[in-house]
Amino acid sequence: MLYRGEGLLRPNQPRGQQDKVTRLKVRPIRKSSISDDIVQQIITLISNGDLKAGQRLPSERDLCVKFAASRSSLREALRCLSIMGVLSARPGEGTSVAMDGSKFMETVLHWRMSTEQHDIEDLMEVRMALEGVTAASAARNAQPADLKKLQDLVAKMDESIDDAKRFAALDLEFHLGLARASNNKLILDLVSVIRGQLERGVAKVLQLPHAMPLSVREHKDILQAIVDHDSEKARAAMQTHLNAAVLRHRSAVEESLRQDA
Amino acid sequence: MLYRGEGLLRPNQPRGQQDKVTRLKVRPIRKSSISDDIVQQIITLISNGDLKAGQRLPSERDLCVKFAASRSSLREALRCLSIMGVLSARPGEGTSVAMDGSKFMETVLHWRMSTEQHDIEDLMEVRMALEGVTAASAARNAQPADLKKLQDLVAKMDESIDDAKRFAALDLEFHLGLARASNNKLILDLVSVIRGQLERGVAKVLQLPHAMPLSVREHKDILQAIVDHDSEKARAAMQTHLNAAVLRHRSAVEESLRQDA
DNA sequence: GATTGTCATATTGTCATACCAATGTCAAGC
DNA sequence: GCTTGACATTGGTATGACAATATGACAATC
Repeated sequence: MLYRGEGLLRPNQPRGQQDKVTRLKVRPIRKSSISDDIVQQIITLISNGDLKAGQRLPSERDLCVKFAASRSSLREALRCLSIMGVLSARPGEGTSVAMDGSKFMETVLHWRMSTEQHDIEDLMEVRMALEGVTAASAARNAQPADLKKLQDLVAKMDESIDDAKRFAALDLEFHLGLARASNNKLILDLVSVIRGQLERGVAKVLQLPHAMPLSVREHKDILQAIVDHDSEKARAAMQTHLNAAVLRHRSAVEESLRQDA
Repeated sequence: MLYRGEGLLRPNQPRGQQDKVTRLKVRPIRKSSISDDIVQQIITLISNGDLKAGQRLPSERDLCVKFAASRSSLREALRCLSIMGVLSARPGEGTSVAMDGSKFMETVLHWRMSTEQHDIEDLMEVRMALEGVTAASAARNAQPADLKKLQDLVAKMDESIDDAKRFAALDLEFHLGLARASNNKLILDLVSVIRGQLERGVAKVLQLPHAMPLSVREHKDILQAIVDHDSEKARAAMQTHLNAAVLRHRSAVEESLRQDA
């Protein structure tokens, strides 16, 4: 990637020559860096099963020899994989393939949402789509033990309408519980990360009068639909709940704007 | 991350001492690595808007001074961000914030799929949820120009039922077009990335007899609902389409199993 | 006058080396 | 037996050097 495609075509060149060059259809030179290459190789090894979760890699000094690269370049690759949560490294202990791949997705979505400004309403829209699925799925598959746990959570929420922090924690547990029950790890990843991004807003919304009692009511509706094994009703109840949450969020924003003015 | 919390409590220590230590309530030392820290800082800078897309960063030597870190540590951070596609670095030119954030999600999901086996059906479930939203949204908001484009695409698909590769490209454009029209960047990200992961499978499925004609039929149904501005029907048609695609995929898998046997 | 070659300079990419810090091992000592 | 401490191994950090690449200025060439 040392030359850019655009480099061949200067915008101020006369039209005729530009077309000539365009017709040549040369492909830009791309030279991947060593660390890039090492990263790809390691990913491939994991993908092939040559490296399994928890397995230890050779020491950095040994890997230098195997890859025929300097320790700097090798480390840039390993550090990248460590930071992203694919590998896990400790002094004295060595480097190994991370056991929990979800940390990776977490990091990634966190970055993505940080570097790209995603609207809160965008996030909520995705939540509505995904959690509609989790609620419906729970209504179809929930076992008595699952139902008991959800009922406990809602009961505790009912007791916590004077403790916003505790309420938020219970609310989170409720939604993640449903996502977990969906048996779809990608959904669980996405829901938990999006929820993490919304965390600050949640606390603010709960400050609104009646927010928590209303929220309890909505959660009870979702739960009832799940108990009744009515998946369509569960989906609808979840979407009603999240929709109401969006509206509450708007009110909270307006409220804080009024206070600023 | 040089100390682990567990390090204070050895599992083979006698019970009494364990309790003593537990009562001490010391907080575990957490020392994040320098490169980790730098990465976080840069992400935050981008998040805050202090660093905008395309903007150049100071040179590595300058950054060393600002961060008060060695070039090794700094480079490990920059390299990580480069490999992930957040930054873009060239010798002689410098390092800048990447213009195209989508490369990032691409890399990431590629890794994720490589290191963790995600069920194709999990991906399709998420697609159904998200693309249900995009179809409904398109039915509500599509302008005449958008409709024309979608109609063109479906028409071309109809002409390409003997060219699986072209067909797949048109199909992709159709779905991404809807996602783009949803005006929800997160949905666009997720849909395009998931679709990218499914790409191989798509080609295989289209080899099945009648797969492409059926697919055209389903796309026409979606399009018709959008033209009619019937969002519920559009959502249903999209889900029917993706559901059918899942079933076709299963057939394709069974087919290839039969051939192996 | 336009193209081409050359050089100085700034920058990232790579390498080698040294030292620090955390951990595991194991023998010595109580 | 348990602790203690020396030692080796390993990842983490720092530094200096050189190579490879991009850019602009300027001379050389046609």
